[in-house]
Amino acid sequence: MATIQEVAKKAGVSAATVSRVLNNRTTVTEKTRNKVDQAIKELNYEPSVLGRNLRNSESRLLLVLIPSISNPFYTKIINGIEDRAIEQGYNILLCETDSNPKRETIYFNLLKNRLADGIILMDPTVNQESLLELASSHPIVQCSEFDENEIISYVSIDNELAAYHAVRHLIKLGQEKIAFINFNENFLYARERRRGYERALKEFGLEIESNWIYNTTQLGFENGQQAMRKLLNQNNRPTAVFAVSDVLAIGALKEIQSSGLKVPEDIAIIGFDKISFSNMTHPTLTTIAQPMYQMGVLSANMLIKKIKGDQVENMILDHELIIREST
Amino acid sequence: MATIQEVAKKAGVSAATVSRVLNNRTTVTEKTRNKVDQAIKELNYEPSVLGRNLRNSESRLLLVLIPSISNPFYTKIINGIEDRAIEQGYNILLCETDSNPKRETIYFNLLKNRLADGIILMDPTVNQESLLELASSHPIVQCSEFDENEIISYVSIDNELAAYHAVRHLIKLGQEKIAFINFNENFLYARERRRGYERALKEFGLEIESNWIYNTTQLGFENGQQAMRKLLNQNNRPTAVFAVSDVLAIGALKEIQSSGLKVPEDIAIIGFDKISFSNMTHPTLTTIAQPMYQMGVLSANMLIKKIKGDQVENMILDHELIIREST
DNA sequence: CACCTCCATGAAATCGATTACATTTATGTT
DNA sequence: AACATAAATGTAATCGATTTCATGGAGGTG
Repeated sequence: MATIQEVAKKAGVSAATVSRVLNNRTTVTEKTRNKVDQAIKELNYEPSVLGRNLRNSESRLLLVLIPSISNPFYTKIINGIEDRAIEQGYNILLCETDSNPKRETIYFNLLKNRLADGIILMDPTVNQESLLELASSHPIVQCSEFDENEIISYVSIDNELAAYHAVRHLIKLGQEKIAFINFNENFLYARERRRGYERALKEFGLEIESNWIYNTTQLGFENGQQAMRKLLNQNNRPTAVFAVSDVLAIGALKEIQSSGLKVPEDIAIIGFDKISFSNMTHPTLTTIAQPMYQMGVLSANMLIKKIKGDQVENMILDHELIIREST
Repeated sequence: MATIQEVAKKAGVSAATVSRVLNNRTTVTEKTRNKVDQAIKELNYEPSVLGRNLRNSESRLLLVLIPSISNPFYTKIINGIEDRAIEQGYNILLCETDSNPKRETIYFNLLKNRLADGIILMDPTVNQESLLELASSHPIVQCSEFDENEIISYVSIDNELAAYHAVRHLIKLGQEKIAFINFNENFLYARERRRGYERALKEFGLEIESNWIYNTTQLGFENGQQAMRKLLNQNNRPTAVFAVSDVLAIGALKEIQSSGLKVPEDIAIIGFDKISFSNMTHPTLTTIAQPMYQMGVLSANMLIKKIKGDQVENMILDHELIIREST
């Protein structure tokens, strides 16, 4: 890798002039500019982000923290973030945290160290304290998950209302025995959706049956299968299931079919997220759609604004009930 | 963010001594070390990766370049890479290239600029020339995809043989009209698997029917559906399908069922990759399993060795035929 | 032609850390 | 006590780029 010094030497100018050419400063003669451009080409020179940042503290890199890349829910959000970021001259780096505080800290430090200009966080933070400290001095935006005391800017949906709509849909179809497959309640969305589930039941005068609520520890298909197996083994079986994620819903669907029951005739299912696979199952899955791509775009927008020092406002986007064959 | 100078001042020592404490040099008194540690804690100091790298050219960061995060094939590989990298004190950053040369260049430059110590590449490189140049001076390992003239180290499987096994499996079940849904042949694996498909047909005396070979432009479920629709609309319909990816196979499966046909009775299907979804379909999907996690682990191993200057050898891993309900 | 202004360019400081080398301090030996 | 030696610490150069300030030269004006 050539350095700015070598380019300067080759072009017969000083490093300062090369830097001016690189940054399109106006005060460079056409002639000098050409000499420098020539030298840059010949040496195949690329400026070092390291040297540049050290001086300027700007890297034009954004970090996107997600708990797990295997969850298809995040892919569209990330597409939205990427499209917008690239449009604005930023690049993104994906960081999988596995919801592990140590990994999270490492990525937080990359921001502190100015290796990145900002973070979009989709993890329910494990270390609340260090997050708040970081957010007080660095640009951070939360997407989907957020801090309930609203210190950090966020883009999300109304999870409680969305869950309420999902369950109301089942109730209006005549369902009265509705189970709920939820995920780890460390996630804000899990807590909120549970509230929505309970609110709908109460509002329509249905009992909340704790045996019908099952929290999985992970978000794999197998976890949905396991949950459903537990529900099917009960004496008083539910006749409908609301799963907090399509992945869990699809696992549940598979389990129901394996046990010889029919969906939606014997048991109706509704999922959440509208992942692309939810349209490939047989029957296709009724679900709640989040505007994932848009959430990504808006998060990126918000973060870039913050980096530039502008004020931003939190956003709650609309969801949509997608009725398909499973209910 | 505190700097090393401020810590030094607070502790009443020089920056050099602080640096020695940070890097566990032996030549520091217990007493001084304590003073420094104390100062570090009080100021909440974290060393800047920027300053450090500029001097040392070491960041302990690895870049992983993938074409698209939405392809579940990559998730397990990435898990393998991550586990091994973390074990060795490295962190990884995921870069989605979208197979876009510009994006690729940006990430290549991060390596040139020493923001990262090495790259694991899973994209069929768009800009061959710049890749080879980069590889001549920086640690790069290719995983799954690789350069056929073997200049760059790689970890992969024998795609031709795997495809041959898949098709042979169908033939042995009595199938004679076998279609092939392939992906963009920019990908080496697509070219190799096609060769395997053709070799199997020839070997068992079956004609290669060009109407039965369909190349998709993307790797979504919809693309599998489209391809299958085309195949079903022909006068001389195939009775079996080999899809180069489970995602395409699942799309094809859905399309067959929508048209009222039965799998495997009317049309048998075999996929490739053994993604977790492939066990959730009805019927479950016969497929070829790649040792994805292990590929990740070995790639990470190989890259770290390269970074340390060790010699490495290319690796071809074994695949496995997973027979399930769809054949 | 003398003087002033303005523009292009260079010299040197700077960012935050590491490290070779120099210097000081402590320890041991006779 | 005097000296040799080893250990601890400080000084200053360094990495690669940017930027402030200084400088030299071109061009304009009276």
